[in-house]
Amino acid sequence: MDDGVPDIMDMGAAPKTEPRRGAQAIRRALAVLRILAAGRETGLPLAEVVQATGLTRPTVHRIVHVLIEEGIVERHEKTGRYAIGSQVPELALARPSRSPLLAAADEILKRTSREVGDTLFLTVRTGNDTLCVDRRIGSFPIQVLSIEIGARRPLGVSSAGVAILAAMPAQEARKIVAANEARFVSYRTNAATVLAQIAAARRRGYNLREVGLVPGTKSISTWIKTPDSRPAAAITVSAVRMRLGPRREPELAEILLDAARSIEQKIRSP
Amino acid sequence: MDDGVPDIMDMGAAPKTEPRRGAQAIRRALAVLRILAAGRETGLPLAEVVQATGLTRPTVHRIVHVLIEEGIVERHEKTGRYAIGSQVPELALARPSRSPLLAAADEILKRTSREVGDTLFLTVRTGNDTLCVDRRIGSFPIQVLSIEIGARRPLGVSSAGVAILAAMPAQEARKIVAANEARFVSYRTNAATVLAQIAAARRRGYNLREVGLVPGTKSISTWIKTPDSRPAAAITVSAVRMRLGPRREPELAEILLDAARSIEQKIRSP
DNA sequence: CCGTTTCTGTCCACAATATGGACGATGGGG
DNA sequence: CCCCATCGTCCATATTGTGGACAGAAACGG
Repeated sequence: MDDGVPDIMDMGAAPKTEPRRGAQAIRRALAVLRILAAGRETGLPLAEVVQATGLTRPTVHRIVHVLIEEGIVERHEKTGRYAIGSQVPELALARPSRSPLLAAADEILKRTSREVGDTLFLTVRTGNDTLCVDRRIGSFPIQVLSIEIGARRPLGVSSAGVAILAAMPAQEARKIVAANEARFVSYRTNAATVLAQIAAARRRGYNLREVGLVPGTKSISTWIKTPDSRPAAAITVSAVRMRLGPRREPELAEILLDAARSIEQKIRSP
Repeated sequence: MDDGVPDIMDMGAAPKTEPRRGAQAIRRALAVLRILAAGRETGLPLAEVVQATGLTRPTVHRIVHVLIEEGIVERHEKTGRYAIGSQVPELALARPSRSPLLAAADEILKRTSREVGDTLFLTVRTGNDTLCVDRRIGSFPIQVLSIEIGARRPLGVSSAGVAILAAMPAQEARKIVAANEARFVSYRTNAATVLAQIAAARRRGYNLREVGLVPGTKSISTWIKTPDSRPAAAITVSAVRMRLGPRREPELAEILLDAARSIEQKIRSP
């Protein structure tokens, strides 16, 4: 009845069986929560949630305030911004601490980090978002620390997001990009640009971003697939431009591709 | 407009302003989630969720399956039990890692643990539940490890839960006990018993449990209050019966009371 | 100081949505 | 094979959520 995905690694809502309908209110509440999660500790103003979810303001308002009463969302006294509440980590305690992916990646990331000397990021897909779940700082004295663990952005915005999209069937990727279109505006990009980047990454075998969030930086991302060959994560290296010249770029890409393959391996045989 | 609680420490839904109504579906979904959280990794069968929430089976079924589609709940392939899904910890990453309470308690727990030699638990209140958030193993060779971090039970069931209830206004405690009544049956207790224990703890100044979850063990719990003097947590020591004889019991209680006071202090002045 | 803009919060008539009683399916045990 | 326990589904009903329109509050700026 249900889909029978092996599901060794976890990922967002399985996009296989979607047809069940109803429960609109609950779905909307979750959509709001996921948007709020992108706001981290500082949170987001109501209007931004409205814009990102595409819901009407009264609806978002009602949802957010119910969630506050339930302790799932908090409102910052001063700023009036809404953010994920303290009860969410409490619910999360019900699960074992480290996911299989994180466990598998730990050793390999450490090794790779020593090898490259620049900052590495491990980013997973969760629903239509990317989520940074691990970061390793390298030995080179200039490090790009733009992203923190927990950072959450729409798939397609970050280098890792493009890589993950490039690794999935074109049609599925297009669907996700379309779904995220409303949220792209806050990140000063749009669907067409993202689709072009995806195509380029697919051709190249990895994603190369010439201009990172911080000007003067570049990054490379490779994707990691689950045993059923669905992309679930990406490894990214970020460095100042001078560290990613035409000679070093393909070298680094090769190292990241190796690391990705090793992690894929390790997930198959625990 | 909103309640103006200082809220240095976090706790469950603030029981001050409850009147807002509506959003039944969302509230019910959250109730289901909280029950599922008590099931930890192994999860719970549907029937148990029905029993604990007091909702009808079709309703719980629908809610649970929507949450599965959304990745918030998982269903274990073999057992068919429902459990908190992988997306919950992902949402939790949006928050800073350690709560003020945990930070304040860390040092003091370490010291106290060395002093007593038996297992210590730090348990918070979250809504109508208790949640074990820290555990320190002592040096004595026999340790009671009945409870793990993340364990979640209705307020009133555990020693810590009784302590927390004893520290709040009698009327509020009664209300919570009543709300949890349906869930007590699974833990082989009932409202009358719990209320008696609360009264005894209130008289004594701390809670003493003669028979713990594991036969042959005893435990003592003291409560921790927030600056606005609402109970938010409890410290518990659990030990085999011989370690908690009539001489040592009051000594230990005094040590725990000290520790609780120290933590309260530290929260006030960070 | 007082328009003006941009937020957030509230109301309420309407209908889409969630609800739960009843029935059906599944599967393990005796 | 039948029984009992558990899970899943249907569908008529009215309860619940919805969003357009309005109102208040705070930031802006001339």
